[in-house]
Amino acid sequence: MKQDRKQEIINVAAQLFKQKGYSAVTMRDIAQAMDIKAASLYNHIKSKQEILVLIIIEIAEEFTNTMNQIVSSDISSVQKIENVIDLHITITIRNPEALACLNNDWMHLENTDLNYFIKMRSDYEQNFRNILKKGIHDKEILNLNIEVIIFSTLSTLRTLYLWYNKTKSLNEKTLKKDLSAILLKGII
Amino acid sequence: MKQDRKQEIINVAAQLFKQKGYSAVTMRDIAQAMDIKAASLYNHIKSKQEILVLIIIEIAEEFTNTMNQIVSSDISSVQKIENVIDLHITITIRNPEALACLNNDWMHLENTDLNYFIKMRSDYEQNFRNILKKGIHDKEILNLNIEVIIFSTLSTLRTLYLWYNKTKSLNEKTLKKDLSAILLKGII
DNA sequence: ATAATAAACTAACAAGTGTTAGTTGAATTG
DNA sequence: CAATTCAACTAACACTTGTTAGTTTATTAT
Repeated sequence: MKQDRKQEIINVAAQLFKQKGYSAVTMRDIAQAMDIKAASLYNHIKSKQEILVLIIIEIAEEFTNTMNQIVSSDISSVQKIENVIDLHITITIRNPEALACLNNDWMHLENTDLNYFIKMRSDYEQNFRNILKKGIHDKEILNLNIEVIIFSTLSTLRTLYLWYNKTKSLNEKTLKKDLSAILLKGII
Repeated sequence: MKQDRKQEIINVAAQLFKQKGYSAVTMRDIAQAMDIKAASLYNHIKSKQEILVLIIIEIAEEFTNTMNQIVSSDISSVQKIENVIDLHITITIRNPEALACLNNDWMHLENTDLNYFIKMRSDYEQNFRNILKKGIHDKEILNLNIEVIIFSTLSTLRTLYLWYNKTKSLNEKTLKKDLSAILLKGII
């Protein structure tokens, strides 16, 4: 099936992009990893750029959609934050390569794809900010500088792909519990 | 002075590397940003690779040296962690471009430089791990999964360069206080 | 069996890459 | 003033880049 081969290209590319970054990976690198010639890739994909778009945008939309569900759900602010933590862990474990790519190579998207991504990312952060604001207002969350909270929490969640292999001894459920505990209640 | 011009190249390059990554920045890009031709850069530097080495290794050594001082100082484990947080914030504020480069482009170092960097990084993490171990043993720190603590704390500190501009309203002292509080005591 | 399609191939392209050689004018030093 | 050094330049190199064109081979559908 044509679609299978295309997905295979995307998976191989994502793995290479994770290792060296989009710009340092050549079409010949991707081809070699699949034991074919670079030109053959073009039977399945339109361009190198298309590979990047397919890796990043799908994941970004999944974050966006799930965040929208969380925001509009009828639960406490702390529970919403726990759901956001869940979301990052789940997606990262399922596809760490795509996460690496999204984090490191989004700036190599072009034109409308780049704008679309940036819009999704800033909306995502705004939604998280609003959750925290309500949580602080309702005294569920400590009244600390809100940007520092967003920054410290999201950087941990966004770079989980770097660490997931090292903490693999933990299963997904334990990681969610322990990471939630640390992010919410600290370490002392 | 020759050294000034060399440093200027390094600074301009670091800024471009931060934006697009080492591989996506060409010698012509760097030259253009300085209003000279690419060939002229070679009056001052040996190669593109040398620029990368100079940006990364100096900062890495500063982290290594200061961490060694912290480890061997006669203070509590929590105070040591606070000093590590201080270290990251201080260096990031002084040179966010180099920090971005160190975080994103270290894998493009070559041969002995790459090995040297990897060694310093793993020693650094081991030192941090040992601080936490003693802290847990002395009941200063909660007995949580140690790898998750290392991961969540270091990812926040290492990606501070991404956020520093947005939290610029905060001065350095306040950032240190608030970030320490969040990392140590959580947000609820 | 024949025709059509899928997916690989070879060969080549135009543009861009890091880098070197040799040159030139300005600034500095004796 | 003469000699030297500095730091820019032009021109070019060998190689790599993403991509296209045209072809071949194996599989699938009629």
